[in-house]
Amino acid sequence: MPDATTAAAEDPARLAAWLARNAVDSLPDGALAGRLAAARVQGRQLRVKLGIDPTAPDIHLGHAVVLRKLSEFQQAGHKVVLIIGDYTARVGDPSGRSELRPMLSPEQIEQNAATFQEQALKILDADPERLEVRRNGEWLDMPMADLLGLVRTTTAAQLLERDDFAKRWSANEPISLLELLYPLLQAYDSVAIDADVELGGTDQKFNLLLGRDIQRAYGKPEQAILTMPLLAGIEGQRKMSKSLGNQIGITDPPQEIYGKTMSIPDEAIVEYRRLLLERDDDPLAPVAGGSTAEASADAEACAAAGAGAAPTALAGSSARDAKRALARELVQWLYSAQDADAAERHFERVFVEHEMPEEIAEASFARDAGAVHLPGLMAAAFGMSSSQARRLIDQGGVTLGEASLAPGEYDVPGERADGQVLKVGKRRFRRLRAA
RNA sequence: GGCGGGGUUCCCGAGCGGUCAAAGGGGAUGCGCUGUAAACGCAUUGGCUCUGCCUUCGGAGGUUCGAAUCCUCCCCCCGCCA
Repeated sequence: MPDATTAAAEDPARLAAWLARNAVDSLPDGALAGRLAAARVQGRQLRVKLGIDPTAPDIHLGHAVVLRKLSEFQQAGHKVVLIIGDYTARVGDPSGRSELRPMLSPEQIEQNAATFQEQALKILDADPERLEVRRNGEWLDMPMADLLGLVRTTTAAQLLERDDFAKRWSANEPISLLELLYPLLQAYDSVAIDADVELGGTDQKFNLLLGRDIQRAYGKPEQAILTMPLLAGIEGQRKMSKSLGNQIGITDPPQEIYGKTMSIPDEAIVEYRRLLLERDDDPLAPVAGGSTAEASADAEACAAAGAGAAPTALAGSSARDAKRALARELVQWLYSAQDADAAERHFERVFVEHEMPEEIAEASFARDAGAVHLPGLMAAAFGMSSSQARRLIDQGGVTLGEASLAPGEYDVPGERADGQVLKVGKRRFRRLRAA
């Protein structure tokens, strides 16, 4: 991969093609190559912009897709300008959603901004030559006169063209002025930092393009834009997002990353590999020759059924392996090979062999109380309500030691509980200790 | 400003004086199956000191033995008119 960069760097058109290889849009046609060529002639770096609003405290793999792309620009010698949208976070971008975001407190935003920046450095090169981090509060906290100047560049009709606005408009759903303002503010960021290129997810296409219009209105060169596919969340349906609760955080513990990856639908494997690991091949596609040896019992059954059925069965057995390899590589990428090994061992042990994990957190109970009241303990240990805990027990989802608890078995004698492992559902464990 | 339609449990959405913690669907969770996949089946899905009690149906009052359901005022959303 690094070779591709160096080789392509000689030729702006090739470099542009390489940078855009897994993007959805590179607009306008030839703009990226043009910018790369100009930068080369002028002997300067391109300023490549990404704005992230710190509305949630953590960066997940969905962000990582775009961050990886940014780092490619860094590798090619250009400068990434990461904009922490501390000010736009107060507005809330409605992109792709149909309702207003809740307003965040300045303190919350500040805190999120700090962790965002820190986590982004897990993927980006922190070298000041290659990275500039800015807060858009620096320039968006502008006088009314300036805001009016910005607002006059654009008409309501232009803004209402944006897909999600258009939908809501025709469905008679409310659109806040604040939301309409958002694209303008984001666009102004491009003016403020003199962006040559701006990246974003496909849901950002409108905003990115508007950046060009606003730059033009301010007499600045227009940025090229690059949109990246949206990574699906772990349920494989909707885009990965913290508010949908379907995310894999880049600072999730290795076991979590491994486990969550194993729960994605098979269909998502290819996309995850492509966007996160730079693998363009499809591990599930039937390969000419070679892989037949791996197919064991299943393949025999299918051989009888005819050639047409074979790929399905092959996929059945190899999908699991492909997913394991993916999970492994993700952990290795974000942590280390050792952590990947450990995560895999843990997964093997807990979910395949149904053994206890090697390390289990403890939960203590009062020795002198006589009996342990499990609902209360579970509520404290796992952040659930004691009613939920009771339901889980009633449904046979809770195991103490070897035996699963019977419905209504909420209180257990201290001596039976002490030292035993309480297993709640498939993956929550606590070793009970009298104290 | 006027007229009309709305605000229900995580989401959508029924309910329109008691049998309502509130149909149905989605999502989520647990169990079975299994590859922590998909599909499928069953169950659960406000809280608690849990055979009962408490709190919920935009907010505050009121009528009633009894209200998500009726009345009054207020807040918010949508449409039409201005």
